[in-house]
Amino acid sequence: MTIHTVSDRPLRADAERNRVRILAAARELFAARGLDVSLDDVAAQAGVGVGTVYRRFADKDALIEALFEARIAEVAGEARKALEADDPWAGFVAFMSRSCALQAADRGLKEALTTRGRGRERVAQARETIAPLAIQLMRRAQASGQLRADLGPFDVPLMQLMLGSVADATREVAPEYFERLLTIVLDGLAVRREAPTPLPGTALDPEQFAAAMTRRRC
Amino acid sequence: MTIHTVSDRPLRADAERNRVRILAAARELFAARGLDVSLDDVAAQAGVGVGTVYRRFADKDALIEALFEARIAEVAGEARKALEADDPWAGFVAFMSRSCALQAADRGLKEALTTRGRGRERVAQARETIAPLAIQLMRRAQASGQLRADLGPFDVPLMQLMLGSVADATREVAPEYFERLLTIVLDGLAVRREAPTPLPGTALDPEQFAAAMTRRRC
DNA sequence: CCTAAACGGAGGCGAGGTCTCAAGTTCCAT
DNA sequence: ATGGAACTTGAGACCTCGCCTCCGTTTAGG
Repeated sequence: MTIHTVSDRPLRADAERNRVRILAAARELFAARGLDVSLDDVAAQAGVGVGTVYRRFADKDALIEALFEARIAEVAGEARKALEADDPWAGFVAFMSRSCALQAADRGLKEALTTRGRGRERVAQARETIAPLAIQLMRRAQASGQLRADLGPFDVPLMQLMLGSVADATREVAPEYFERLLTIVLDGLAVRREAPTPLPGTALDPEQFAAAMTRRRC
Repeated sequence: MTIHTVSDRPLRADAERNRVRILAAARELFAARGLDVSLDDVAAQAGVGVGTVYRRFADKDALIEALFEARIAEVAGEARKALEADDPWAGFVAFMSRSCALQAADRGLKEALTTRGRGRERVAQARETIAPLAIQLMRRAQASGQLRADLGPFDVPLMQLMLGSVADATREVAPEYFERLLTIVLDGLAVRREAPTPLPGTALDPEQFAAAMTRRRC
């Protein structure tokens, strides 16, 4: 039951090769099917026995943490980059857009960001570094008179939750669909605008719609 | 294993009393905790043995159908009522608002509307009567020049899914919160508007926010 | 070539649900 | 009042499904 965390001495060559395979398999499966995939599935995808997975990672949470801590830091990075934009509104829009895109591309990331339970500790902590940055982005855009002033700090994460759920439903069928609804939301957030911003992409066709609604689990 | 559907001859007095109790208990539990509550829980809440539940309803799906067919028809009713409004935009807004409110008040209804699997057949069918009505509402509001013209037919149900997920997260903590985000979305849908519509209600406070994010399951 | 390290995957375990059944109880038509 | 059909019960059979362990076997590499 000895788990070799980082600095324990280099792994044997085959062990290291398998560790990498496991991580890759987990990344792929979590992205496509969410954090609920079983470790048996991950092991199978990695071409390895379950036992091998448990030799490397104490339990499922440890594996999730190993994968998503960095991934969530990436979202935080997007926020910091957005704070450097010259135009506060453009920065805010960029952050909303990028963070939704990341969620649309990776179901596991979406779940790590919006639900508790799975992938505890470090991920939760990392996630909480995003909040202050998002709030700062919001305040800046409000101060410049471009973002509606009555928006509160906690409205932002809920908008992300909301758009994330659309991204979730349409990910497999039309991965960029969420941008349409994001455009609508942003138009609703702008203080002043003449005509509606044209919706990007195309609406779903009947089959895509049916597929999006059918494939949902939760 | 004989299941007495409607016209089988009146139930015995005690049996009828229990049937009503079961339905009431199921309604309450589904509304509060979603369609995943176990029938054991429903039976307990009804003050009845599980066996009694299975005497009345072939299986869980039958119970769900019995409850939600009517409930979904109610949503369709709101759509029809909205079609009679003089102002097309007002009608569209009313429908969006009412249907979100119903979803916010009843988690089971939200699940019946937005996911497949549980509560199959008749519910799915009933749901599909809503779509054409929603589309009609949309077309009418577009024709009057008040709703953005580039909205497609299937954008509407996805907006409902999206707002429903917020309603879901905040239901227990601030049941009317979703109206804020609905207001934003509607502002984004309007062709012309001067200032942003003031957001109704209040933003979440930190505890409410934490609770909303923590309690999520899916 | 020898040994510590790593591997595999059947299966133990527990949670959590659906549904059944045999034994006891209640209603109500006669 | 009474006989018997209808009804009730809830323990538990049974299933699914995921996490994780265990130990006989294989393998890297000094």
